[in-house]
Amino acid sequence: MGRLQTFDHGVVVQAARDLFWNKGYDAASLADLEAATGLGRSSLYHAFGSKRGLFDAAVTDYLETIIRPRLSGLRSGATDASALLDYFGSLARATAAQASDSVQIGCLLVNCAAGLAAHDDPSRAVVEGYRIELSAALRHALVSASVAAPAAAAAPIDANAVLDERVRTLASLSMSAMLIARVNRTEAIALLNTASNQVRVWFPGPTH
Amino acid sequence: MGRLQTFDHGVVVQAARDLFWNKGYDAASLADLEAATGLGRSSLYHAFGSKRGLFDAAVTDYLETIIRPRLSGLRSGATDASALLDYFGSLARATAAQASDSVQIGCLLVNCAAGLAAHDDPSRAVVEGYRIELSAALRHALVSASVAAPAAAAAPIDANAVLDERVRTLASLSMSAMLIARVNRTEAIALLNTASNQVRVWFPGPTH
DNA sequence: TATATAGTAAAACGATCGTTACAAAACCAG
DNA sequence: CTGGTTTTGTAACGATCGTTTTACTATATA
Repeated sequence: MGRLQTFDHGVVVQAARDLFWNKGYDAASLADLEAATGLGRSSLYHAFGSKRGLFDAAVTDYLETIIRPRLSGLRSGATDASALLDYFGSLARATAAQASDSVQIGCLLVNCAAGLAAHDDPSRAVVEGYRIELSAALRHALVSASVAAPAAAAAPIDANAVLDERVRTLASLSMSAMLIARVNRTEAIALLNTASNQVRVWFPGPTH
Repeated sequence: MGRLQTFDHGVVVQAARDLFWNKGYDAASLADLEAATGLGRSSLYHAFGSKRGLFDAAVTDYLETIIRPRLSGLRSGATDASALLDYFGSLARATAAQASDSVQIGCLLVNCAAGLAAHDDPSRAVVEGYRIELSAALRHALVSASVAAPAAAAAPIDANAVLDERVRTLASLSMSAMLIARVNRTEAIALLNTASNQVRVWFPGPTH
């Protein structure tokens, strides 16, 4: 054995994550990463191998720290529509609470992936994986809500097709809200509120 | 007077536009632009001043050549829901027709702006202007369709709020389809078809 | 304490970036 | 044909990029 690490691996990754989140992959230079993490190039390269390696660690941390906690409520939350309302409500509140100079605006994947996923297959796979995970979580919450409040009127002709449409609509509102969060924050919040309203239309009841 | 330009200004701008569309702003180097346009640095800088000047010209051309023609059908099209169905249908068909190696995948603004709009106010203004224009066009088409097919059942409690929600839903589906077009093209098409289906639900009738 | 191992610091690397300078070539007006 | 203006070709510029190298320091183990 030799000398021990003097820095906290997780803290460094999160500092880098916020920088990528804020500036994007290309615009975040190694000098910026040194300043943000407090580490020198040597330590960064020794610990992560490359700028891309650090970015990958940042993305992994983002998924585990930011995304999955948000989605967990959809998977294991209440069995009525409140899980969906909580999801969009907390997302809207988080977007509203961010200062305009916050480093965490929008979605790290949306901000960076649009640039990287164009010609980088690994990045594309990460973004697609996120989309699938989001859609699956929304779908789960939607079926839970449907079980709690069975079809309002006539039996749906093709319940599965309706479900697909609803999943896409909600996923679309989530993604586009993240996309324009850095351009027009109030509109991003309005999009998330639109999602909540749509849920209330689908599942009227005493929940709200 | 002196020597005349030997190249077609519009052709050069469109070649640059396709390159930016495909690779993004940062990743499109001047060497790439030389190759794509067939011009040397001298000519490019003489005609456009800088890389950014060429990009701005490309964005302007994109709005006038690609975006506005698409939106014009929403503003001056049929007075029923078919204008909306045409819009999403042609967008879906265009997305489906693109080869996976096409240089025109997704939306130039979505692909580039996510990177630039973060810390560049002019870019942010362009993106926000596009969003406003898209929303206005969708709103116009929605009110036209509503006039043609007056409220199906009971009078809407707040017709304006309903309209806002519908505009946001359709704009969201358009934008998110462009966002993930380079990640999963079939899902992008599915999002656009979801928009069409939603329109059909709102405006049932003999149009379809 | 000796030694091997691992973290840190500093500097320089080669490559690429957007931009500019300079001069030759091409053309219109007189 | 000539003067003046504009376009184009070539080359170099300075800056910045991510990466690598080299040397040095610190610490756990034996």
